Amino acid sequence: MTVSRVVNGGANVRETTRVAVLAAIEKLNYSPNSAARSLAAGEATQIGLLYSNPSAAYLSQFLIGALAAARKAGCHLVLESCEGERADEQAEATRQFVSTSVEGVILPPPLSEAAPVRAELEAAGIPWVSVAMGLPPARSLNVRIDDFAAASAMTQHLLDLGHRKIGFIRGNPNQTSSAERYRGFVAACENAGLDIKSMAVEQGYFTFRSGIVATERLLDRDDPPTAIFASNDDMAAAAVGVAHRRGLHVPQDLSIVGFDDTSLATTIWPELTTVRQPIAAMAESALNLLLARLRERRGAGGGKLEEQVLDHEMILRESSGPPPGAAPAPGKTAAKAAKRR
Amino acid sequence: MTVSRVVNGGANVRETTRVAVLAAIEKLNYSPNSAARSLAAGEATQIGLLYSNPSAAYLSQFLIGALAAARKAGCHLVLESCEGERADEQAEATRQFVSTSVEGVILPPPLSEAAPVRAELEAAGIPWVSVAMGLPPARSLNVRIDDFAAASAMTQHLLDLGHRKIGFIRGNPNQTSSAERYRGFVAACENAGLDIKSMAVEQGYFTFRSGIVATERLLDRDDPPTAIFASNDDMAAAAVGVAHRRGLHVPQDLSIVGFDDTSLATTIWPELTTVRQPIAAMAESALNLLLARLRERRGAGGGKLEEQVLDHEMILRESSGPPPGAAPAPGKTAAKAAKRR
DNA sequence: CCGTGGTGTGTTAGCGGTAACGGTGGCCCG
DNA sequence: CGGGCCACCGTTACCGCTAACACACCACGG
Repeated sequence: MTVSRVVNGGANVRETTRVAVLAAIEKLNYSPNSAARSLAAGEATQIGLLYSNPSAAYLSQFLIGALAAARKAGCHLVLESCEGERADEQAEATRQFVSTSVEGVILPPPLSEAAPVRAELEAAGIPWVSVAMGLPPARSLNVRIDDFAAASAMTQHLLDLGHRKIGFIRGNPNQTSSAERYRGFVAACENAGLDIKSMAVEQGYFTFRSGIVATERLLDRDDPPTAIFASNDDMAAAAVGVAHRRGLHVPQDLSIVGFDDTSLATTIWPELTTVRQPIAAMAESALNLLLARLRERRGAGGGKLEEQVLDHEMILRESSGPPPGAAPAPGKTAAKAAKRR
Repeated sequence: MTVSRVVNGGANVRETTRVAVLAAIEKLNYSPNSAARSLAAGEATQIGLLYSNPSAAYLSQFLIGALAAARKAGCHLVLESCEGERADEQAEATRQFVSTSVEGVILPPPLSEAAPVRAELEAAGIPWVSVAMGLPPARSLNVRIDDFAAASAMTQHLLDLGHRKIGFIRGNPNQTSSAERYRGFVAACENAGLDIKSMAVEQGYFTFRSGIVATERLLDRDDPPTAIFASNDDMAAAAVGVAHRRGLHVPQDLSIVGFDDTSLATTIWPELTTVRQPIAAMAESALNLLLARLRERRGAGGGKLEEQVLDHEMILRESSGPPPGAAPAPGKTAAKAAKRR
């Protein structure tokens, strides 16, 4: 029992015994049996994770983070895919969870905003945590980054390089993060005294395909932009492809930046300047938030942490540079500041 | 107890009681508590999964499969990444597992062939299962597809389309699957009465970058190939990129096919004709094989299944077509047979 | 008629932890 | 100086399941 108290950081253990126990643990190479623990404690053992077809890179990072947290907590992750866009498909996939008695559900994007899913969970009384929503509703469990600030910083980066005409490719309109990123872009432009009307904005849907179409439109304009800021890496990669097909060099003729820092960003050439989301950490946070809520529900009370905003990071790589005909050597020299990877 | 027997398919239960129990289970919406189960059965609870930087798409699929199997078996997956190529880094990462007392380890490629890892596990007496080796050593636990047959079939597809000069980009030479795929390519060519010397072969390393270099070399030849068979999708995607930069249309001017069917294959444009590996199923098989081995070790005896070869599948998409100047309408018409996705 | 050997089912004793409660001492207070 | 309170640690009784065994029952052969 005392060992249990030490391991779980329980109160009322003398310092001397505590170190003695820890020493013994070390010597015996003891590690607690998670099965026994969760059996005895009657804790949540099944946590659902409903995923839709996000980028594979996103999903793998997310799973890594969620798995690490799940193992620490001794609970199992139950995966369920929900590829469908239709409300009934989403509801059906969610019901799957309800029937297999998962005790809480994690919703990575884009499902974090899927109304049918949330309605179904609400009805079943199963708590959930949304991940990476741009603008989560109040009093909901959620983990995210500051999309507004991130998009704003990225725009500032392009402005600092000397770009004045920037093309922006928006994300899927039914995800609030799209709107937040756009808001960040607009704010940075206006902050620099530029009229948003002088910028080129096209609608995209976070897919590679939509990125192709949007980029074609941007480059077909009479006064094409010297830089393109796509709302995610897939669309940025598409933009690079289109640029190449048109014989434009990136970044000499056209700068292209993305968002998310998925593996696609470093797979293509040139590697993308982008914003990194700490995906694995977000997944861990999400699971912990959910477990805390479940504990609280079970009567333990405890802190009422509901929202967690993690830090993003600007990742400067080779796809962004000064606009053509800019001051110094027109090419690879400038803006090699910050973190290059 | 009788319930336990029914649930676990135990022997010596009368048929009438069996259905009665099942009915009760259904009515009560009962589901066994996996924590209690693994506690009582004293089964393996921690299975390691040592991954290196495979394509993110591969990893996510793999994790999905492994997780599903792990949950069914009631065991936890312990992830550990091992990005390093150096022997000591790999040994170190492996020792991490030994110290945290995982009971078995799953090795997806390319770590399935990493000698330091295997040596370390051997020394610690921890069983492991290799996934997707091309030519696994005898008496080792492994799950794979028939790389030889798959590569051979893909080559045949190109030959059937009319290609006579095919460029082949080999995979990383320290993975046996590279050699097997190459062997399959050679066999199909020779089988068609073509001299392998008339084909163009370049060395690649399964990376996008290496694919660019290899493709440049192939296309710089005096007599460039009309089709390129890359040993994985990343290199095929690179080939598509190079082709586009050179103003070549895929597949009208150049057919390009890959291997693996990772998400990259459908992300880029045109979508890649490739060979699908049932990644999730392979992960499931791997875990089950490992658990069977552990049970057997624990004295239960049982079947001695050691190797499992799963089916691959040819996926025909838009990146392959007849060579330029071929018989019918030079382009999209031919070879729309088989499964198009 | 009684062993003997199945076949089906119930009993017992854990698996390795933790909640809840029961003891100890020591300290302070009345 | 006795009682109350607290800090500290040990006991007990489970958590939900399964291995191992005990038991009833039947068929069969000698």
